[in-house]
Amino acid sequence: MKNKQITLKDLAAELDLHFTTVSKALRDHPGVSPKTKKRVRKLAQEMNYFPDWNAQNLRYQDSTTIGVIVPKISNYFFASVVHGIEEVMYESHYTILVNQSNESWEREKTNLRPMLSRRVAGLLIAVSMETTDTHHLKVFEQHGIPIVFFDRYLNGIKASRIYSDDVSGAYNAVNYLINKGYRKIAHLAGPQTVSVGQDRYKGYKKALKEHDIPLDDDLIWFGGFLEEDGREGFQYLYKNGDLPDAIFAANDYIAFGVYQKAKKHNIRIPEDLAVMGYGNSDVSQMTAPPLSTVNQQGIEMGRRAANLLLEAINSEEDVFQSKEVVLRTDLIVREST
Amino acid sequence: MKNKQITLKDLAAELDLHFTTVSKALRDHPGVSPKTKKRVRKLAQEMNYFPDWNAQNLRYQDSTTIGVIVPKISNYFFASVVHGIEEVMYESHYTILVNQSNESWEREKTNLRPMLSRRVAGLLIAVSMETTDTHHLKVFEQHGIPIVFFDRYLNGIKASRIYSDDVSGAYNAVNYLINKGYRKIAHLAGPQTVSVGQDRYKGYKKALKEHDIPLDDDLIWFGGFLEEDGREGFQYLYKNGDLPDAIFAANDYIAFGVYQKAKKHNIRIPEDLAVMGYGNSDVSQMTAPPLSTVNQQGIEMGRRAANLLLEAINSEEDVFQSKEVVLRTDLIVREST
DNA sequence: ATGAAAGCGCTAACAT
DNA sequence: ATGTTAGCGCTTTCAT
Repeated sequence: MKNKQITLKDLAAELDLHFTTVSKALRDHPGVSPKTKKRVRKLAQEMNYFPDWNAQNLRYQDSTTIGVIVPKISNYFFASVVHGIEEVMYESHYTILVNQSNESWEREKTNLRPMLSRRVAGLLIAVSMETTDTHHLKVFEQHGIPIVFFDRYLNGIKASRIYSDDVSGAYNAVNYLINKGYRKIAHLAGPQTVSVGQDRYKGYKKALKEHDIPLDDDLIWFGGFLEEDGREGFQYLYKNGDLPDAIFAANDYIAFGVYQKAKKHNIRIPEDLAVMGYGNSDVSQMTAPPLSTVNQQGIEMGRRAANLLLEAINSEEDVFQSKEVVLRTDLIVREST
Repeated sequence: MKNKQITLKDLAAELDLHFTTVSKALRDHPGVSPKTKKRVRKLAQEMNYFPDWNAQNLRYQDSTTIGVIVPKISNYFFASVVHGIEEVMYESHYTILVNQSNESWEREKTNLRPMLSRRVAGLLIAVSMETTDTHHLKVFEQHGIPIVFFDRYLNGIKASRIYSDDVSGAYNAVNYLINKGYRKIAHLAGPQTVSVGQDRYKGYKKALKEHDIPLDDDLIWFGGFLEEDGREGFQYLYKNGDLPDAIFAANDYIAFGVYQKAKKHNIRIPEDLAVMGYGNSDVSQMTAPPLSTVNQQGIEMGRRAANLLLEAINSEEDVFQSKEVVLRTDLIVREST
């Protein structure tokens, strides 16, 4: 399909003016007569003229585009974060490029290319599960393009980061279980390659330790963040002989997988088995029984991540002062525990 | 923060070459010696050179950016569609700009501006609830930029569209209820300004009519698409005196609102009240009881919408042949009916 | 008040 | 094999 764009010259030809005069008129330059300005603006409106941002950017050398990379946009939490990001960036007249890494390092890396080429002013990224180092992100540092990590972060690069206090979130969750009388508490842990996986595991261990409950490796299962991981994890614990009193799942999806299997095996929640999730996905209050979980503020995280990035972009300093924001989590007790 | 970009000239200076030679070397032009090519590529790698896409685009006059507008990205269905879009566009080396309209016409309109300025090659849009005409979209037609409507569509503009067959989806759902013996079936309808709201209402009416069940206006409530609409709708029916046998909600979120209220009033689902949702959100299988609903293929819709757009973009025709794709829906019977 | 010229980074046609 | 020139659309500085 042919794409015919309207340029300053088109307007100028129509009005018998030089195109630079048209440019000035449109940007309300002093040295243009009010009458001309009016004529120009009228025609621009009529012909639906929009300045070519590519050309403008080429001139100005300043970008109003920012890149966003999430593992998976259809994940409720990440969708919420993007929601928050979009909101703030919209207000600030930035446009966002969105890509998914699909939890693949390869793809994450590939996604950076068009962003770099488009000269994004900054990058907001929740790294993939496979990403363990910051090698591919060094380019940004080198080119002076600020990065903000959200949810999951990496060390080894100067970048702001925002994440939930998952250690204490997990700690509170497990602590609650212990205080409720559960003793044999299993953990279906997320991947230990990402900070959130590690931190939730840490919180779990911390709570047990504080109550002098010995760590039992048989009660810990490492997997991914999906429902099927929950099903597998359950299966692992189930085959192990006797089920635990309670399961602390590294996220809600895992917990839902446990729900499915429990139902199949006629195990009642919470009577036979308590289940604690993590994330407070919009689903969690609707489940049978409603899932106890830890609330993470997705939209809020997005908003604040966006603001962190804007701060960095607008910073006058040559060496960017990276910040760290830790969001509080809230334990949400429902009927599964 | 200062953003220092590396250009062809930087490379050229370093190598004592003319910058055009560097350009040729990088794009593997025949008339450059292999040795030079090697030197150039090596340095480009080292200095992390990325061609400025703004400049390239200015030259080529062809864009590889497409715009996507959804009402709300944190809505599961729309997030899924975006997921599908991103997948296809990634394969085709397109980059996507994502914006939310927040169901506001004003904001939808405002979002178009940067997209137009960035010379997007096409637009994928699910219009806001407030959007009733295509006035603001005419610019695209005028500039030869193809549009594809997904989920919700508008008439009055030449554009491809893809949506679920909601009339028959709703029809099947209500038909099922009737065959199950329910007779007093209420409908918590979505906004009648959007096609999906209309079509689901149509399907409802059609099913009743076919079974000679008279339409009872007291059983129909018009609201939005949110949980709170479900709560309000329930309240309306509840106050109306006697509850219906069944409720057909225009989407799952509305159904969840009904769940909440029903629980509060100790009304059992489905014994006292059957509930049918729409959308098969990831939540719906987890609820208590699992929600009967109509499956819409979000990711698939995104994929196909993206392909429709690519087709239009790559079409040789001057006048674009718009297409219409209707996606089949599937009734998913769970335990709420 | 308006126009001309230069230049942003890049590519392609045309010299050398 | 390498360099020169022009031009994509735009803005800004400097003439007229």
